[in-house]
Parts: sequence; C-alpha cells; structure tokens
Amino acid sequence: MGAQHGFSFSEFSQAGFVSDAARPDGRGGAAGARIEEGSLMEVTLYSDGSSRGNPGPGGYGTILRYKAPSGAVHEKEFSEGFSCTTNNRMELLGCIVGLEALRRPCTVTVYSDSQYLVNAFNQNWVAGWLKRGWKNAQKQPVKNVDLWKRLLAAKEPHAVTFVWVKGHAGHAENERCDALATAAADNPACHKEDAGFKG
Amino acid sequence: MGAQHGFSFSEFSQAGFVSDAARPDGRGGAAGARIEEGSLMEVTLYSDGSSRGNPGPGGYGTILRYKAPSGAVHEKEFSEGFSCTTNNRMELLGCIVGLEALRRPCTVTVYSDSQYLVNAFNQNWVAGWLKRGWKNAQKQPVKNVDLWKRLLAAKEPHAVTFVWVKGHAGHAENERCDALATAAADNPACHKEDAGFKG
RNA sequence: UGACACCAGGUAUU
DNA sequence: AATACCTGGTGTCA
Repeated sequence: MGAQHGFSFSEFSQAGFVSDAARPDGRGGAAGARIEEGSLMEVTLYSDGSSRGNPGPGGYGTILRYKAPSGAVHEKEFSEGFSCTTNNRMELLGCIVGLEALRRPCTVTVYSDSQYLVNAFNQNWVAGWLKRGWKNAQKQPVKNVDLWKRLLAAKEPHAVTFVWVKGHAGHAENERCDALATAAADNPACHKEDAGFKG
Repeated sequence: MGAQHGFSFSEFSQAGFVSDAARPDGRGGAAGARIEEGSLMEVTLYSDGSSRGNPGPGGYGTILRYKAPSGAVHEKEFSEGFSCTTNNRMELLGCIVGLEALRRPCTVTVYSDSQYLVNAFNQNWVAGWLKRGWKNAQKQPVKNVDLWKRLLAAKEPHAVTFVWVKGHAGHAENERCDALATAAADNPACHKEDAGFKG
C-alpha cells in the first residue's frame, strides 16, 4: 500500500461545503472576505507511526475525516513505508502528510499518541526552539528539524488543535492508524528512502 | 474441590524424619543445634495455574511431595478456584500455598512452567524490583505485588530452588497440576474471590 | 530525574 | 487472533 497523495477535495465539495454562505446551520460567514475560524471546514486527523528496530524499517498511517453538515462522513487513509527511519520521524510524517493533503484552510483536530508531536505545540516546545534558533533546552540541535519545519509549513494555513491519546488503549482510529503504519513498515516491496534520516 | 490448607507435617514425622541424626545416608548433622542446609527435609513442589479468559475464572494446582529416606512417598495436593483472576496470579499462588503449607524450614525444589515465577528468582528480577522500590525495568509499578510479597515471606524460612519445566511437554506432575488447576477454574461452585486482583 | 512512543526477546494463559 | 507478565534496548523532549 503506497501513499495516496492529493486528497481529493472535490469529494468535500460534493458534500455541498464549498460555499459557506449556503450552510444550513447559519454559521456561514457574513463577513465575506475574512476567514473566520468558525467558517472553516472542520477536519479530524488521526495518525500513528511505527518503526521496526528504531532505527529500522518504519511507516506511518493517517486518517483524514470530514463530517459534512448533512451527516455524511468523508474519509481518506494514507500510509507509506520507509527502509530506515525512526519512530518519531514517522509520528511527525503521519501528521504532515495529512495536513499537506488539505487544499483549503481548515479547522483541524489532530489525534496522536506521540507526546513528542503533541507537546511540541501544546507545551510550546516549538516556541522555545525558534527562540533559541532550533536548539533544545540543553542547547543541542533539535532533531528532525527537516520534518519540524515541514510540519510548521503544513500547519500554517490551518487552525490546528493537537490532542494526545493514549496508545494501545482501545482508541479505534489510533489503532487503525497503527495497523496502516505497521503494514507499511512490514512491506519492503513498497519501501521508500527516508532521505532526511541521518543514521 | 476446595483448598486444603494446613499440610499435616505429622505425616512427615511419621516417616521417621524428625531426628536427623538417625538418617541412614549419613547426612544427618553432627553439628547438632545449628540447622544446616543438608539437614533440612527435602521437599518437592510442583504447581501450575490456569485462567479461562485471562483475566477470567482461574485456578491453581499444587503437589507437595516428600520422599522419606525409607523410600516411602508422602504427597499432598492443593487447588483453589477464583471467579476472576489472571494466569500469572494463579502461577504465583500455586507456589505460595505449597510453601505456606510447610511448618518447618525445608529444602524445597519448585517445578513450574512459568518463567514469570521462575525467572523472578533465577534471573534476579526480585532483586531489581526491591532496589527500585517495586518498580520494573520500565519504571512502572510491578504487578501482583501483593502476591510477590506473600511469596517472599512464604519462601523466607526455606532453601528454595526454582526449576523451569516446559509446559504441556509430558511432565507428569506438571500435567497433574494443570488438571487440578483447570478443574478448579472450571467449577464455579467453589470459586472464591481473588481480592488482590485489580481488574 | 520525568514523560510519551517505538521496538527486540521470553514464558504462560486463552 | 488476544491477554498477562517480565527482561533488554532506542527515539526524543522538558
């Protein structure tokens, strides 16, 4: 199972959501030009990463879900495998590809079991890194800067909220993402190279 | 079949073993007052646990065996069933009740198919737990601490050796214990509550 | 020192 | 297929 890039936004358009003014719930923006948070499409992103050996072969799994006001649920799954990477890189990448698939600004809720990912924003780690020029609290270079920068760029157009979920605790979507991630990690036939990983 | 507590040591006394000096094999202590390891009564303990569901209804089976110098074999069986417990708790409890039935310090050889039980001593897991204040190597609280403490207390007066036997591999006593354990697990009429189990 | 994740291995119970 | 338990390790941060 390879990556499925280019999340088809037309599916969402078909759900009758492109024109905010037409929304039946009345939340369509009267403001017009300005994008209000309440007027954005609400999307849920679940992701998980795995790595066999750490470092070793790895993969990510991501679910992007949009529930239309009509009640219809639109969902897309993503996954990729890599020949040599780390658990944390896969946790980040799963989130990144989900965000990068969005073609318009959205209100996104990201669910991840990785405190490495979630706390970077919810505990303001990134703010400290930027202040120190990508140095961590020990003044060492922050790891995986390539992915962190890519994540910040992918996040930028959206209103993103990060929620930590405990891993392997019965969370259905998290476990689906785990299955996608491990399946990709376990399939050498589809492995790509994680060019950013410095082994 | 309920538990049979209070292993009658008088049976062993009748085997002519109380006076070490009289032992025909010459290992009786000339030292007199001091209890030497070689002077202790040698007992063999077999035990096994089972649990239907894990967690679920479970039970243990235990055989305590003493072979008198005369060649006579004295044996006692123990078993109990519980309404909700785990496989590992039953493996521990089977050993505990056997040891607790001994009324004098003995040289005990414990045979179990549970590496959870055997390695706790033979691989010095307990030493690490005590050093870390009942935390395991991952710094999480050690599970079943109630039973581990009870086992340490039950073991304390004796010279205990643990031997691992492969389960379901034709070991006669192990399979007898398995039969006792599963019979107890499968008989709801005699089930007790495993008060220490946190479900 | 703490937290989360990712494994690798082993035994048993189902 | 899954749970109950343990050992050993790395990837990362505060």
